[in-house]
Amino acid sequence: MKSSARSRVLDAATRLFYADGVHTVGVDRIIAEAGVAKATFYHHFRTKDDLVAAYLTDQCTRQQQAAAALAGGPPRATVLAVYDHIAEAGAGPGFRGCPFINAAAEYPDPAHPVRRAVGEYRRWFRGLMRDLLAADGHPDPARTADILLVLRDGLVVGNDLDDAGELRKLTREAVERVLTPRGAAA
Amino acid sequence: MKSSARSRVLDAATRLFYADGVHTVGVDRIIAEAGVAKATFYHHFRTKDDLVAAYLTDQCTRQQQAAAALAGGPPRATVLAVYDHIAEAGAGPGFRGCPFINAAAEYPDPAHPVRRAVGEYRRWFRGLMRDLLAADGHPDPARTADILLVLRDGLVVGNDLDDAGELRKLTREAVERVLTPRGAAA
DNA sequence: CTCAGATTAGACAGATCTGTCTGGTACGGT
DNA sequence: ACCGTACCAGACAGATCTGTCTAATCTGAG
Repeated sequence: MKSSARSRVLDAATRLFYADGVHTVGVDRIIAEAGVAKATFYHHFRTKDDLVAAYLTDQCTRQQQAAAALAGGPPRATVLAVYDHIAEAGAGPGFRGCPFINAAAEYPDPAHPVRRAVGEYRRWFRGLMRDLLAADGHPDPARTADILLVLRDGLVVGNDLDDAGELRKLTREAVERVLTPRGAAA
Repeated sequence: MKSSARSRVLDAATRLFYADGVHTVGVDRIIAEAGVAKATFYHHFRTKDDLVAAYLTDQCTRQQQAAAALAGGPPRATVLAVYDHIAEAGAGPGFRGCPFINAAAEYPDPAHPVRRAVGEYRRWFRGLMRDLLAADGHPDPARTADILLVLRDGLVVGNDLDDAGELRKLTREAVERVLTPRGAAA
């Protein structure tokens, strides 16, 4: 075990930050949940904000791994699988929206490391969609990828704030509408 | 002047909450900005959370007024005008996303008054879209209104986190794609 | 074995937070 | 003239926050 204390802290922080928000969760609560001394916490993370940024970059790599696990089939199927996954996760228990969007709501400064981590995730997702659409021969991959990101954001927000079960039923329809350029035949 | 102190507090709170988030803005800062004594603050608002809820319900009525100002023409034109307005506001200076989504990120409990205020806004917006689509003779108003709400959320989030100027260019296209049911001719 | 680094519990400083309270001033209706 | 209400300035209590520090213990590599 290279550094189990650090990962215990990151695990606890992930759980608490996602469930309750960043500013409402104090360092004391994190170290209590992680079973770690305060000095150990500040040994691994210079400040609390460093931990928040680490939390987000960790979430980013996890999402990337999840997306990689969904790939393998034809590109269009991968796109649909990603949004099926969003709909499923959004209806699951403990869903609290998007960790990046939620964190960004608490960090107004676009230059802050937390916001930079958010931007990194978004660039990755947009690029992934663009590449998949291009591989699928979509006539307008860049534009459509942008709209797909908009759709993703709306879905994760809606799955948190509205009835996720209802949203789940029309996710596929929404994706297909977005994938179809106006004036183009199906 | 019925109660100028109260509105000064609400104005200051609106500005600060929206720009910096709810939990980061303290009561002391609000009353300083509003030029109001602390006792006056607690005379008008029982707790800080009451003020947060008041902030959101106020935002809701303002959005309703803004929407009413956009109406008047044919229903479909009103829908498009609403999204044009979203794109414009999102590209304006000081845009920080959706006050409701941002506040919800800081209030996990769905039963909390703040979250209830958020839900009220969302029900209104969804109903407005549904009615407009129905009046326009859209074949699937309820479903499409749900997707329009998803689109709205994605747009306001994207206008905050990404390049709002770029998003503005494709907002109209996104709306039109969403308005077009799959398998239907334009 | 030895020694450096990781970890522990917890006190501590200094700031900030919400909400209460005191005490006094200004004003408007009756 | 009187009284209730709004408003003011600011102290205060009690909790909580981040980050530092002490001092001791555990552990693993050389």
